[in-house]
Amino acid sequence: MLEALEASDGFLSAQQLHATLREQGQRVGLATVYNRLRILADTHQVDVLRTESGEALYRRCGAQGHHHHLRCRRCGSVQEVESAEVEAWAHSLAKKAGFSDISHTIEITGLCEKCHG
Amino acid sequence: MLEALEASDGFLSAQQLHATLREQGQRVGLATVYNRLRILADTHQVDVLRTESGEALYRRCGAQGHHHHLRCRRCGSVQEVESAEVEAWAHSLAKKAGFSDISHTIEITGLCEKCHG
DNA sequence: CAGATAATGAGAACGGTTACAATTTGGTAT
DNA sequence: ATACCAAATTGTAACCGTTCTCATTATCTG
Repeated sequence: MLEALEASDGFLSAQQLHATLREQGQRVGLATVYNRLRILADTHQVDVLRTESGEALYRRCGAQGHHHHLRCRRCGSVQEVESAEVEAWAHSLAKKAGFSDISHTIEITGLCEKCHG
Repeated sequence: MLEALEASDGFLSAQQLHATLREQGQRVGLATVYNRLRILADTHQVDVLRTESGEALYRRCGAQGHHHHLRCRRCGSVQEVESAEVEAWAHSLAKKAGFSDISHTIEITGLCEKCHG
């Protein structure tokens, strides 16, 4: 299952992943896909993000640590993104406001070169 | 309805808002709340974000332009946040990657001073 | 091989959201 | 006032992604 996620260059929904596995001939139930994805997400082996419509998308990321994504709204292709400055900014800002247990998410979206037009 | 949203200092779900309006004695249908919220969101009169569980939360923001939020995971209280540097970073990064029609979201979450402990 | 344990998966249930059709509301012309 | 029309509103049913249930199947262990 992780292989199928890695094979895809973008984020997949649980149902897309299920369909993909089925097409490959694997007899796997949708419930199992959801269960395993949840475990993988809980253990930070895959990244999760939410579509505008509320759907959950999953991806096996190359980068191990904390990072963010630049994603094409049309084709779904994804690049990983990092910036120590921005990390520091987010953290110090929250700290100044008295927050603890700080985390953050950053999503940059747009139309990639291929999809533009 | 906008008043009810403004009265709340944090984000409200559509259903919470509906309940609030009902408690105030207004006879309003859930469908209407959803409809009007959608219109308000489409016209950028309210901000929308998605819970981890996929639920949509709405807020009438003080700041008019583009901005982000620092939010307490426990009590839901929200502060508005801006940073020209981060805006520029996100935009130039996407542009360098060949992206157009660029947008981004940043959410910083944690436990606020009151809720910490 | 037997028995216990965990993983699996088809289908039901669930919760937030949207679509639909009927009703109400508000305005305008008669 | 009254009749008429268009837009807004509303309860309910449908929808869709996700989670739960629990019978079945696979995997360990001795």
